[in-house]
Amino acid sequence: MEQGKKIPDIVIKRLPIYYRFLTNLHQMGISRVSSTDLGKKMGITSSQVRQDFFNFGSFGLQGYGYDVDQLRQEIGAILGLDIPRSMIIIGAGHLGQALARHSAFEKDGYTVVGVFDINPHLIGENIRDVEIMHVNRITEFVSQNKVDIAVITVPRTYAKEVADLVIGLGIKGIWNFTSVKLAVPDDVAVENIHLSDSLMTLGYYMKEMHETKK
Amino acid sequence: MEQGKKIPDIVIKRLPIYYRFLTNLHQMGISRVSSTDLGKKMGITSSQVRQDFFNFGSFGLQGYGYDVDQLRQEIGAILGLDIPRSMIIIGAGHLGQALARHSAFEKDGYTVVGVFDINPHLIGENIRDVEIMHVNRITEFVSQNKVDIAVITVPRTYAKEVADLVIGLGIKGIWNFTSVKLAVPDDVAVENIHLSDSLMTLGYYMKEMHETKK
DNA sequence: TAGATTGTTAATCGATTAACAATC
DNA sequence: TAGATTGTTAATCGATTAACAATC
Repeated sequence: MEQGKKIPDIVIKRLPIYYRFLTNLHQMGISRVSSTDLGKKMGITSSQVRQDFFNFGSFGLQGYGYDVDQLRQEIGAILGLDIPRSMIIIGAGHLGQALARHSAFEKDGYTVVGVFDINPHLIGENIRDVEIMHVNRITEFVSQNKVDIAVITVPRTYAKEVADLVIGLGIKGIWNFTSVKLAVPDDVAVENIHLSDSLMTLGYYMKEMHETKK
Repeated sequence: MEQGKKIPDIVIKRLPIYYRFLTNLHQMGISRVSSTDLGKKMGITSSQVRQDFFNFGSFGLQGYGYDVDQLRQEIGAILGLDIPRSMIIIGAGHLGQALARHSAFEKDGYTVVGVFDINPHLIGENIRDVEIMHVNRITEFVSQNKVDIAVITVPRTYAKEVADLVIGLGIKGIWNFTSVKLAVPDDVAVENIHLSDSLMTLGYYMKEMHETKK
């Protein structure tokens, strides 16, 4: 165990992947796995698997490997999946609505508790149990409800404004779907989903493959 | 210029970010930028900016910096944005529909030309100009239309099946929104959007900040 | 010309891989 | 016990940063 040292971002990014593969194994009824097997499934070396876990402690048994369910729970705990998180979605456009309807996040402890927009046609509509409210009610809502995460799915021109608003209300987590780089204080975490970036990367590799092909 | 050498994935991932920031500068009417300024905006060092570009050639002018518009176009060309790409979306659930309606991809040259599902309630409906068709018409559609990219937004249980289908039809690019790791031949490019992974990462950093705070 | 900033090589830093003693 | 596989240190590899000559 190496406590105190800052764990590299790249290791953190792999934790959900481990969690995902362990969940699969668990669902397949497999109860035991070695770093070699897990690495093979994930396309990384067994060394990397063990080195990654080593950052957090020791979860295995020499000569045996890892108990799938136990390891899964350990990683879940590191990720904080045991802490329930409530989210508000700001921007009830197509993407915002799709996320609000995407029930899969709930099994990891993330629940949508509010959806906000400025479009009068949308306000009052319901998405699953949640009513779409006007953005000018966010302050009131956050003061009356526990809100951990703000999901920002507004057009890019409003992104900064919305981020500043929710930061001002004390929200410490932002899931940013706009292409804007948000400047946030040290105690606010931001995760970005840059759809266009991902698509452009795909385009690059397609072009590359085509050119490499003789 | 370093031709022949394989350019690191991490550099490729930064190209769309450069492109995005250069587009911003361009829209703000700024015509010239130095590696220092661009790096500061993006939160990286000027060395990294120059080193990244060095992989592809030389786009600047000593003592001056870079012409924003020219550099933007160069990077766009490296990314292949000048090549129009057509996409089909498989899985017209909330996420699939949201992506089909997300017109922003078009300005980068990516157009949705077909949407497929198996739900009879959806088939025949229109999303922008595109009709939702039954999945069993994909083969026919792909034989009659140029399709570059398959966007997979089906439930995870169908992911492999759909991927194999489109690969069999000769599609060389997959934009995968399922949490399944797809096994594809060498000449097929895959880009993943793992929403849950991103959310879990956010959760980790929120927890981390909370604990670090004294 | 003098000042600025690139392109490019070299140095440093950090992440991945290898190796192996510990031990189940 | 013998075999397997971890935890952990050391070696290697690759990416980032620093430095500076070239040159606009």
